[in-house]
Amino acid sequence: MMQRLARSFFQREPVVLARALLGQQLVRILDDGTRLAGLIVETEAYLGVIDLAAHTAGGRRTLRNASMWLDGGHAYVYFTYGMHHCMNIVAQVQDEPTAVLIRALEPTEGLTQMKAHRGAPAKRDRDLCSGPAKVCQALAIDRQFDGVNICSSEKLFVEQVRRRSLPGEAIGVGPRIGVDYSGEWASKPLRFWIAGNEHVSK
DNA sequence: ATGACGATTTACT
DNA sequence: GTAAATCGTCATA
Repeated sequence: MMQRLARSFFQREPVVLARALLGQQLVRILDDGTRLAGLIVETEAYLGVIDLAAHTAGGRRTLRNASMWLDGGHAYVYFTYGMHHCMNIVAQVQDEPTAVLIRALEPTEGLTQMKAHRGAPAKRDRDLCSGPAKVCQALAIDRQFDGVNICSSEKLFVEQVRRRSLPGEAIGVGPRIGVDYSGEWASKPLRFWIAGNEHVSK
């Protein structure tokens, strides 16, 4: 039986957490008991009040981003572009609003159900979870999960696949996607992926 | 009360 | 490569 990651795993600096999450398994249990899971293969770190690309830039604290201010190990799920959800895992501690965006998974369990959730555009397995909104659609994650404690939730959590973070040479690093509005923060190397993995977003 | 804008995806030229 | 889809949220007034 695979072990769930505990609070202390998440209470680290966002860059460290973004790297440590690579290769671990995100699990979603549907109400009918169906188990959906995938290995985390791509992440982005958001550094909090100083990070102009983060929703908490400048200390912004609103109804929408409130859960980013929770303790490490909570989910921050937001709705954007009028149609998409994206999921983050909060890092560090309460009132330190940093987080890691889950950008892509390599599906491992429940692929049939994921395909049903994703619909016609998901022609191949690599179309299922190769982008932050695709992950949420495939795993049926919406604002209902915003603020959920993933250290105790029965429906959404992370399982430990490996005890140590991947070695640096196995991790690709580059600028974050879709944050061109954030000036110099747009080019900082805060996106991480498993080098060579086919399920990373394009 | 109003308007501008997305931590995206998809389809189309 | 470009553009449409689509609406909750927040800043401004």
